[in-house]
Amino acid sequence: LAKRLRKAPRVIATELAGELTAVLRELEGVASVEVAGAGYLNIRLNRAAVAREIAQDKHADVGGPGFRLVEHTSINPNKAAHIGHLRNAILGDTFQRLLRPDSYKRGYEVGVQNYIDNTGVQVADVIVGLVHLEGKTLEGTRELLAELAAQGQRIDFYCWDLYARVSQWYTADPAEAAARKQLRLDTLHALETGGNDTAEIADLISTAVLHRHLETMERLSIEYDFLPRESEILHLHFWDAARALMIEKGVLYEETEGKNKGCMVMRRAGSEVAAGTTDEDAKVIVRSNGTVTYVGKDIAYHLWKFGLLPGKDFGYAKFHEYPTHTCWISTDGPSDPSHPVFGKADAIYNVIDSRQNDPQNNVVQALLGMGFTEAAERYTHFSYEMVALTPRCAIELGYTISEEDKAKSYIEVSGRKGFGVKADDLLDQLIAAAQAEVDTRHPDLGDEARRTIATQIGVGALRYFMLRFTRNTVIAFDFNDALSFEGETGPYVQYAIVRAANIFRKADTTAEDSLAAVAGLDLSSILDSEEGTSLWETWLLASKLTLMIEQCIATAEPAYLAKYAFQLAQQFNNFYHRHHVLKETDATRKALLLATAAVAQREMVRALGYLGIEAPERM
RNA sequence: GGGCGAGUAGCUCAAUGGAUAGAGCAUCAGCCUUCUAAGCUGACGGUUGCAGGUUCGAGCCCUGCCUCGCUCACCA
Repeated sequence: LAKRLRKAPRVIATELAGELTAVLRELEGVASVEVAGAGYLNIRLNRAAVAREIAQDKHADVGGPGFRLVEHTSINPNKAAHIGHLRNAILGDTFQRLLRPDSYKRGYEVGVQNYIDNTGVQVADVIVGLVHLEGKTLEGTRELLAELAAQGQRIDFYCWDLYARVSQWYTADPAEAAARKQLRLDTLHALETGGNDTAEIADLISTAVLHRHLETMERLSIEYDFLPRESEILHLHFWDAARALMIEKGVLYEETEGKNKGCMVMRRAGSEVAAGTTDEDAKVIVRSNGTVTYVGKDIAYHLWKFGLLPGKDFGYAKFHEYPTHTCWISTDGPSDPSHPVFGKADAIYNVIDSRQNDPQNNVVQALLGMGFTEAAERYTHFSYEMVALTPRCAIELGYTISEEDKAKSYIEVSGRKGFGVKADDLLDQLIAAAQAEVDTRHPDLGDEARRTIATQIGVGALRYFMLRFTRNTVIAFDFNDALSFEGETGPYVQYAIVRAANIFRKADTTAEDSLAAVAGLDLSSILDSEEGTSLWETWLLASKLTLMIEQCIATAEPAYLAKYAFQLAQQFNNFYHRHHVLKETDATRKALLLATAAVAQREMVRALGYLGIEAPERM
């Protein structure tokens, strides 16, 4: 009705406003409704009545049935995770927290997967470096891994450097370039075929690096349910089933003429081909040498995700234990019969950066072409822009950059040049900065307690930083911004929560008791007054968390929740400054102030929980 | 050249077609004997890239133009 009111011509709008006013007046908690102009109604609520409901936590249900699947993009298990991976993992993890039924009665069943691209060129490059630059055999690789572990060195950091080194090595000597590129192709081929020393070395390395990735992400409270590997998609012949299905449905056909002669191709969306000519614009799915492209593998994988790939499933093995659940990995060996069901999703969110918009569209196109329109509709590319470095940040890190790059607002990171910021290094810096602050503020606390707080603050700063930007904003990374604990940051919200906790401790009460006390009080005289309006605004804002979550899910945009958490903290700090709770002498007034702090704190803690950020005991 | 995205305060970013375009940072001026200042208050800062159009109303929608980024392989 409100929408119609806005769109309607004036004469009708007046009638609609009357209609809407009548409806609103019937609602519980609505004190008065007045027409305030075209498209506006002034609604006054019965503040005391609504506040009681909020205190009793009668928030709306969100969500519904269904199995959602959030997939994080492939992190190639060939080197350390960097800030780009952090944005991906934090966005995906936060979104799946919103979908899960943890705090709300009706949530979604969610499975979080992380695709492991363990047969691609990136892994191949590291293996080339290991074998041809470092002279490692299979046995030598085992020794290397043992040696690094004994010295407390990290394999993913080792590979970070090696990968940059081998990338330069390919082209360093023009006379050798062709031979070295061939070496790379041979290695890639050996990985795809499997059953040889090269593939075994790659498996050792990528498994070791994968364990490190899970550890890095676990530092940020990010967990996975299943790790499907590309090697299994190949070895279990997912593609054969997909290929048969695509041919049957008529989306895949053999090209007999033109530049794609001898390939199996798929028509692109919107391309029109005149009769009797070849589709030069078609997407190649199977190369003329018979091997399948990435897009083909991706289509097969997504058919499996939706449970549309007949007769094919992964083998499953336990890979990593979290405190509350197991992370499984795919295997082409014997499958552990105790594995949960993965795939068969009703809806999919693919958390992949915006550079993959085109490839993602190919998958949707294939689904549509095969008549799986419902699957195509419930396939969401949760797209986000990359994390780049500011030129100043690049210089700080010791990289030499061109004059042209210096003029830009940001520079894309490059693993091939070893140009970027490692996730663990950044987190270490954040925690160290927080630790220094906590040490000076709380010398009385024990080492363990201070370390815990510093970690919570560091993680809070990092997760909030990655979430405060909307998805289609390129993050120009800068240490000054990321290391800040003031202003619009995670620690700002954490600090507001700690302040509230301090009130309850000093007042010798709890937030729960403060909220329960509201039931027996007459709050209307204070809340309805001019003076009570600022208090009321805190209550109103605090009651909007579920609305925010619904909006975040509908738009697939976690940034709104981050913004909300900050605004609520701002509102609370305002309240904190304006009303000195402990000095209040009037009993009713003090009870209301305590309850206001309690309701704000409750919702701030919840909001941060959804953002994957903990509230420290002290700060 | 095609596709996608962006252009808003000195900087980094917000803003369902709706009321006076908001935050943070930076700068300047204040506030710690207080529920710890990781905080609060105030000031400064805007022709929302340009030009038209639609609308009662446009940062947002439409058309054209300018600038920047990403992308467009039988790579992955």
